[in-house]
Amino acid sequence: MQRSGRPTIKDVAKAAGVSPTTVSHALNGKGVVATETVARIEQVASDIGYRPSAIARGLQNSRLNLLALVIRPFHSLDTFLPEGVDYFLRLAGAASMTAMEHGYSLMIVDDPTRPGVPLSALAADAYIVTEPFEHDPVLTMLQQERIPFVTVGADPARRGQFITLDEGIEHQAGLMFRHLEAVGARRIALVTGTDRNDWNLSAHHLMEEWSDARGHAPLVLALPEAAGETVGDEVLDHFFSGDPAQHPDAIFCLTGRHAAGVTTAAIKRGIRVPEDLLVAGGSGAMQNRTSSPTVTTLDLHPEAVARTAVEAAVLLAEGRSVTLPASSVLATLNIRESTTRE
Amino acid sequence: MQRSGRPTIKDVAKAAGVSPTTVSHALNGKGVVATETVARIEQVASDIGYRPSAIARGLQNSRLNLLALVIRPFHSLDTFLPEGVDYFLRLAGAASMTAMEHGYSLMIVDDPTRPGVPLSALAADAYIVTEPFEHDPVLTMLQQERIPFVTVGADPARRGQFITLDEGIEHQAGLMFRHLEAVGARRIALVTGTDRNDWNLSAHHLMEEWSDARGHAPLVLALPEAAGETVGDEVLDHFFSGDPAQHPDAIFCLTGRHAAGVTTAAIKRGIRVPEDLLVAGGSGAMQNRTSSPTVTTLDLHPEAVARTAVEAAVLLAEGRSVTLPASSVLATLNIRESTTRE
DNA sequence: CTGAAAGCGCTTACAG
DNA sequence: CTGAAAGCGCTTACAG
Repeated sequence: MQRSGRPTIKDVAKAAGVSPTTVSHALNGKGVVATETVARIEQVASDIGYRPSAIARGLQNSRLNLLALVIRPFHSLDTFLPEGVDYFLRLAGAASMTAMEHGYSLMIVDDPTRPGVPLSALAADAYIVTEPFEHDPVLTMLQQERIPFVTVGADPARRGQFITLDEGIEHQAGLMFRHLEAVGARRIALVTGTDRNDWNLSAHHLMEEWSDARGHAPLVLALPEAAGETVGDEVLDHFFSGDPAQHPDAIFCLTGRHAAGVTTAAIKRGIRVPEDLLVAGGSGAMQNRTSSPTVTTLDLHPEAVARTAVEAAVLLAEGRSVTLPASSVLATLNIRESTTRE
Repeated sequence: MQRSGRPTIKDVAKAAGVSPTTVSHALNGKGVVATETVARIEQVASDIGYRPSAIARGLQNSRLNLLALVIRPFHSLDTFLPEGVDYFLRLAGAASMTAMEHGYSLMIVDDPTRPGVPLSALAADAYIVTEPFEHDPVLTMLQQERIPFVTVGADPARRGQFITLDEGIEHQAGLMFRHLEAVGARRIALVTGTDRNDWNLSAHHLMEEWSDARGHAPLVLALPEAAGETVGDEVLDHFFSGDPAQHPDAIFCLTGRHAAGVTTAAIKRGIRVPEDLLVAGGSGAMQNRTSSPTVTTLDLHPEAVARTAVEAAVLLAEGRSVTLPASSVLATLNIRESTTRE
């Protein structure tokens, strides 16, 4: 009923005095159609405002030219898009643009395994799932349904089983560890989030190796991502109680907002940053650029990640195979005041 | 070919020993089907992993349960999602969640009037267009194609012609003008963006009325949104040259990043904020919360705007009529250091 | 070079 | 209560 006024291919055929088949051929450049017939059909089509139905066309090959982006961490963040958490938003925006460039639209989909999700949420040609959890049910479902997908960050429990854009957390965190050591850190503490994703788990793992190699116990604390800046005191209480010989001289928080909170709390306690304590953040939050002192973070280049992931998803959607290089997008350091001593 | 393995309604019918019609009836609760037949069909369907095709279903009523969000200002911002510009991102995220709650997915679509856009970008059941430009071609096209849409902010040249969520810019800007006056401003200058949308144009208009009423010439400057913080010096040069009697004692920048730039530039020149000059921002950017001094901004409540807009779009998608109240979402003030004197 | 026919996976009158 | 038939708007062999 709805929009029933829209002209169909039949209307074009009638107006041009040809068959629907010929219209289809002409408009899609398939088959062989007389040049002037093509011209006439195109004229008529544009005159009556014909536009092919994406749905009808999609029914043929069950493809809609639609990609879906599933941002898993949204489920642990109390608000869908917490203020100042740039990473996922830059990712979503860039993904949407890249998709368009390739002739695809992009939907942002909440957890598609929830009962009662709209059918459309499962109608995408391919999915991009960022930071899946351990044994992520979304991946399991996608696999079962034979819907192609790319993962950004591995499912920690099923490493190597899916097509994954692995940002190389070892590289990323290692970059920061080395930087901290270079500016004088002897004992680095790590604050991760509590989501069981590759980012948190692998960084934790790397910290253990790092500490082992240096002959001391790893200093690690996991705190909810959603707590944001409020974790400052808890972090300091945790690391600065007990044996002073075990106190860290650098704290690396994977979550930018945690780093912001730690910096503020430290200063309030008279711990100078960076003189007494180095502080750094993982995925940078906006706060880290404007706080006083500004806080060193990693730049994970979400735009580049998005581009790579979307391009892989497009290939999958078109039934082609994809192999992603080990680390396609290398993180870089944004060195700021919180780790600059001189 | 693709995904050809997916079971169809025929497979269910065959396996359950009934006709496709009956399967359809049973699964959709239409018609009259024996209770036990329904049970059997449901069992079989879940056994073989049947899931109805959104596309095939969409072909019936040309509805996909898909909404599209068009964020117009993206075209004037140099990067798709400039850092710290929270407003549109919060809007997009909230819209996506609200859509899901109503059984819809949401795609983020770039300009759908560009040649060569994916067909899918035009396959949405209804559109939400935020901050349309004057004579916006997107609205013209949507109207021509008879695709239902809601506008967030009016098309300044076609006010009242479309279904619009009018946030009441008069109210919003007025709120800030009154606040500035209450804390001592005698002469308020306004910095708008250069996009010809309702937000910029109406605020300008309001400023003229406001100045008229007070018997002096309006101080207004329009600068590109995309310039961000870099506009600081230009703004100060502009307003603080010439007759000192005409210098403003408050500057209200509609764009939060402009306000951030003005604050920094003022302090660098030895103009104290807020003592000598009050500064405020329109749509708050993250920077304004963490800068020193922190900057007073409006909170436009994008989440609430998104909710209202999506709910209206859903009604339109379902062929129902909608009337939006004049101002559904009222802005509030976030008063911070830049306008706090005592 | 052009078109009749079948089919994509569903739904919806309608007949039994 | 159940199912055969037509149709949604297109595309794609295939025949002429």
